[in-house]
Amino acid sequence: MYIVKVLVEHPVHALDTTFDYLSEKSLLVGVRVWIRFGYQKIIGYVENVEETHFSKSELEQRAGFRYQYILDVIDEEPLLNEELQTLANQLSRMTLSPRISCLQAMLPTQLKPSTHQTVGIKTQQVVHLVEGTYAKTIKQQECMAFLQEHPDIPVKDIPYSRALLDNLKKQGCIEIVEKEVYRQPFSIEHQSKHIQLTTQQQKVVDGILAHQGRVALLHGVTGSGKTEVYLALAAHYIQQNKSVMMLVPEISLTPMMVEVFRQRFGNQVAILHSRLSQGEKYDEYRRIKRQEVKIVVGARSAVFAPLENIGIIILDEEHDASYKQEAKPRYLTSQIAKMRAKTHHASVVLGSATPSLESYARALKGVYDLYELPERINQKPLPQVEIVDMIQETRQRNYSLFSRKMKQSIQQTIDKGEQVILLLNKRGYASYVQCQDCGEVLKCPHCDVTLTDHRSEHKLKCHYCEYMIDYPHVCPHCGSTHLKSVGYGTQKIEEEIEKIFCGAKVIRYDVDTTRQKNGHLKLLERFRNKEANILLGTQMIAKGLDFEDVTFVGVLNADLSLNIPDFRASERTFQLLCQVSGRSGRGQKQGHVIIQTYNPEHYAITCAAKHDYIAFFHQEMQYRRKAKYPPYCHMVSILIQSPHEELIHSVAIDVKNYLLAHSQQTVILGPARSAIYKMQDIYRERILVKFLHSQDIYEALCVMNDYYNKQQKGKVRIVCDFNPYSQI
DNA sequence: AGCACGCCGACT
DNA sequence: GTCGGCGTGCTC
Repeated sequence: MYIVKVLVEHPVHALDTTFDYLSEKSLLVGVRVWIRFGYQKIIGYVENVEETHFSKSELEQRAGFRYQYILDVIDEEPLLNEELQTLANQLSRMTLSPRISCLQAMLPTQLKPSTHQTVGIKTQQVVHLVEGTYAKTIKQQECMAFLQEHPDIPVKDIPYSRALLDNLKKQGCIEIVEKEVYRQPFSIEHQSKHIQLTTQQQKVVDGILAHQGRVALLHGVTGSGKTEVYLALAAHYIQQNKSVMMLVPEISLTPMMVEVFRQRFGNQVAILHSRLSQGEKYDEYRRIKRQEVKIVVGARSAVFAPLENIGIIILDEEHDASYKQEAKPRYLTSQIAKMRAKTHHASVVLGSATPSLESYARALKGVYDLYELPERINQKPLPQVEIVDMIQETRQRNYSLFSRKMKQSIQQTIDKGEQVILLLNKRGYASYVQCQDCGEVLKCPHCDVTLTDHRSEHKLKCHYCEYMIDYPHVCPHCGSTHLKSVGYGTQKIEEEIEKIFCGAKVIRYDVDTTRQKNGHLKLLERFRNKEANILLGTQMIAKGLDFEDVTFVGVLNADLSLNIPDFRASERTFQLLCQVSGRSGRGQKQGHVIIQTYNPEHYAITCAAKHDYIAFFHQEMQYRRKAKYPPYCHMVSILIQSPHEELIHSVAIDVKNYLLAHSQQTVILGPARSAIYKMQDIYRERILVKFLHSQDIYEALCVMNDYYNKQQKGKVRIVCDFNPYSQI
């Protein structure tokens, strides 16, 4: 008899303990099992197995509760190897998340310890030849010869009749077997052409290879050929029979990297990202697990890929916010990458044109090795950037969204037959509905946000919960019929642009138009085919797009991201502007950029216009030092949530007082109402803690987390977020 | 989480 | 009388 300690599938803090079950036979740690849990039949994850010589009733007497037996074992093999099991536990501790939620985050949907499974292994019939047998007829011999030349061909693809095959099978010449197939998410055209590196690139590669086990920060301007460096590094480790992890942000928006690695390394590459179907993800995961691939290219969660013998982990665009997971467990991918690299004695490469302040500061301090690629690979100059002061425009009575310069440049570009990319920062484009008589703005009854006008569906929607209503005919407050949509929607601008500019054809690229599967790729393809000459979009267009004929990029409002109350606002703005500028002039022709702003003197904008990362870095570091923000300290955000408004503030103060009394050398800000105070009928306040050493605050946070999330369940809950990236 | 139990007000 | 709202407690 064995006592099996099991984690249940519900990722809540209250259930973050193991439950004991009995099993007649021994089990491996890390397999999934079916169990009875109260009144439900659910999946559990085995965390420990211990043999016992006591009987069930003896055990029950000692324990004081009734045991249940394991109902069924799901996996033959543990899902995670020892390294990843240990990592799951560390992850749980460092993010204060339930262990099961860590396991779920690390595994593809199909293998998660959770009851909803849909896709499984896909098989197809293939023919195997039997040795030492002879075909009777000419037709049969022909067929056998064909099969010999095409081993493992699926039955349905054989150009001979079913009857012929049946006869061959009866004679024992062939046998038909079920073979697992992998869904092939991309077509492979393997071409392993040798890449010629520039001297500078070669220097970087040599340097990184010479310092195995270190973290390298690769700072290279857009177009400096970081990708070639990654490929060369990958090729080196593959040759050494080690595996390679290539991480990219939001892979679906940057299909380029996938393509490049596929082309270079063929089916040695597995792709993991959110836009794959569940079945495809599952297949790719199994290929990695069985060590059929040497390289994994993927987004954030791919950092948990079950690769063995890792030689190098590369994070491209390391500053990108999508490397931070904003759900439990709230981890930062680079941190996990460094942990895995340590166990594998692997190197880490962080690459970016605009490194995060934290990383660059660490590089200057010598914690990371710094490599620079300051020049574009073909010596092409960076695009020319102009700043337009919108205050001046308003003074001269131009109230349009477009400055005169912007209008002129767009028109000129169109006239030359070239293409334009226009960036409209996200927050500006949501439009809300207001009553023209009483001023009432329609809001979500469950969240502190205005409802957004989705004109095409004649609905108003809340972006934070499921709430949706038909477009109202009358104002719910005064009954007036004068309701009006306010704010610039991308749709509205789209219409306006086609009116203002002659010959303008716009493709709108935002969450609404790219929602369907491969919607974004279709739109980009249309743009590439010149079906439109203006691509209008939100920040999504800033990343990785490469269109030869785009010679002009316009930023309609650079300030929106600057005015967000977040200490990273300047950094984000700078990164966004640099990125979007880089979309201009990628082909032969010189690129041109105009940035419209109400803060033309702001260093985030002036430095971006000059493509001067170093100047921006030093200015921003001064601000961070004065205001004591990372990298001069670490931060943790504590969100206090409760459906009871009367409770929340006093509890938040209690939390703060406890932290004040039980931590050293910390600065505690708040509690303050969160940017969206009520969300889905839950009130939210936030405390920010700045600290230097995590041991000064960690214990106290554990206590608070346990108390509110386990003991005091229901009334008030808290969420701790180390390295917070969003303040919503 | 998901379910039962138990305690209160409303209503055929 | 009893139907059903939700607050509380438990699951090996």
